[in-house]
Amino acid sequence: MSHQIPYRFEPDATAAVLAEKYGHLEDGSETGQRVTIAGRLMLRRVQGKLAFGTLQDGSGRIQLFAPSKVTPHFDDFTALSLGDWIGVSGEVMKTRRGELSVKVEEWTVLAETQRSFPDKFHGITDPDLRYRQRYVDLWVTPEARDKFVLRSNALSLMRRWLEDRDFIEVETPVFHPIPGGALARPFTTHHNALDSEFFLRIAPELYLKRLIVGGIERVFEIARVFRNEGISTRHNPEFTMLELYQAYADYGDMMELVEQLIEYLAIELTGSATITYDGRSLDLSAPWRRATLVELIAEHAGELVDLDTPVEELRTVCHRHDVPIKDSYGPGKLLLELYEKTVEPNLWDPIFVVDYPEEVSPLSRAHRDKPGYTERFEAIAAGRELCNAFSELYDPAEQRARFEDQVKAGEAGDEEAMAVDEDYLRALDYGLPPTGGLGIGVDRLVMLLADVQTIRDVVLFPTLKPEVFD
RNA sequence: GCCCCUGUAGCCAAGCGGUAAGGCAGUGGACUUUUAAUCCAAAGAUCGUGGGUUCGAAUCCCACCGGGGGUACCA
Repeated sequence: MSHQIPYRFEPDATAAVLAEKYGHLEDGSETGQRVTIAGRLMLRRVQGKLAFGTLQDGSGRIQLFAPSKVTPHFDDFTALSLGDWIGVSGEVMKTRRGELSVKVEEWTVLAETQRSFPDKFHGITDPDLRYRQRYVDLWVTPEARDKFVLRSNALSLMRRWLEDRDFIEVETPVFHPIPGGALARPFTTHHNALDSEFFLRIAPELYLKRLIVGGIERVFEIARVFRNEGISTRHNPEFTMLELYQAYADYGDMMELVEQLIEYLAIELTGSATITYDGRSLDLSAPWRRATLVELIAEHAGELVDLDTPVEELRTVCHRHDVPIKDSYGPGKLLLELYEKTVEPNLWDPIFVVDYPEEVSPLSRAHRDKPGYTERFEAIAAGRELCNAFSELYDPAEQRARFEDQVKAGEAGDEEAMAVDEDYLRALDYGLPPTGGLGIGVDRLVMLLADVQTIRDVVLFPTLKPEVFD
C-alpha cells in the first residue's frame, strides 16, 4: 500500500512525557486530553474490531488503542507493517488492563518500511548485523541506544565542566604534514591541489601546545584521532581523545583535575562515584592513590629495579617474568615493558602511575629531582589506561634532542617513532610557559562508565571491512 | 600477522554423515481490552562461496570470504 507522506509532522507529546504525566491514571479511565505523537510501530495486536499497537519514539514506548468505530481506515491501520513510522492523534486513556494508551482517532503514515524488522522478541544477536546496520540495532536493542545516550551526556558534561574552569574548546587540523604528539603509525592521504602528502592526526597535542604559546592559557579539544593499528575490543582505528593544556600548571595539577573530573562524571552519569564494571565494584572517588612506576614493579613483580640497575640485569628480570624485549631497548623501555606486563593488568582501583622514564616520554619535562625520569603519569582503572599526562617539555633545545633520539629509533626500525617537527620547535623558541597537559581516551572512559566490554558498543559505526554488495 | 570459534529463509534458531525442525515477521482467514495476544491455513532455504572425500555432505577435509574472541602490535 502506498501512502501520501506528509512533508512535516508536529507531535506535541512523547512516550516518556505521557508516562510521567498520566502514569498514575486509574485503570479504564479516560482523560479528555488529546495528544499527537509520532514514532515507529513495533508491535501490533489485532482482535477483529479492536486493535492495539506499541509505538516507540525517541523517549520510549506507548500503547495505541484502536477500536474500529473510532479509528479511521481501520483495515489499513491493522495492515501497517511492523517498523512503519506513523503519527497518531487521540485521547490519552488507560485500558481496563491498566496500560496507558493513546486512542487512535487520527493517524498518518510517516514512512513505510520496505524491509521486515528483526524478530520482535529476540531482536538482533548477530554482532555483524548490529554494527553494520546500526540504524536497525538502535530501534530493536534499547540497551545499545542507552549507551550512546550516556556517551553523549558524558561529552556534554565534560565540556561544561571544563568551560566552568575557563578552558576554551578549539579545533585543530586533522591533516598533519608531520605526524606527531604520540607514538603510532598514521594513515596517509594526498591533497591534489597542493600536491602534498598529509597524515591524519594521531594526536592534537603539538597544535594545542602551540596555542598555549599563542596565549590561550586553558585550552581543550575533543579530537577524533586516527591510528593505523589493529582492531580489538579496546581499539578502533578512529577514536576520540580529550586533550587539554593548562598554562602555569604541572602534572600534580593534572592529577587533581583528572580525579575530580572522573568522579564528577561517574556521579552525574551513574548516580554514584562507585560504579560496577564487568561485575566488579570500582570506587572512583577522589583522591586516587599515587605510586611510581618503580614502586609498583617492586610491589607486583617483587623486583627492586631502577634506571641505575645495570641493563643486563634488567634484561634478566624481564626474562624472568616472560616479558618479551628487543635488543634496541634501553633501561627506560625495559622498565616500561616490565611494568606493562606485570603491573598494569593487575591494577583495579584507580591509581596514578607516576614518573615515567625519559627514554619513553619524548614530550614530557624532566623530573624536578629524579634524573632520567619525567614528570609524566598515567591513570589506570579496572586494569585499563584512562589517561596520559605530563608537565610539558618547554625547552626547544631539549625537545630537539628528544626528537632526534626518536629519529634514530625510527632509523633503527621503529615504525612509530616521531619525526622532527621544525615548526613546533620554532613555536617553543617563542616560549612555552610551565604547562600541564592531559589526554583522556574518551571511548575507553565511556566504556568504563557505561559498563561495556567492547569499544564497538560505544562507537556508533565502528570500523569494519567494507561490505561487498552483489 | 598468528591461534581458536563461527556463518542454516528478513530476524531468532534446531539439526553435526541418510537427503533441511520450530518460532517471529510476511500472506489469507477468525476474533472489541490485548500487551512476545491467540487460533486456523498456505507459503518462504543455491544450509557464506568454491573445490574435495563419500553410494550419499548443512554435517567430514582444503581454500577463500564475512564476523566474533584471544594473542601480537599498539596510547
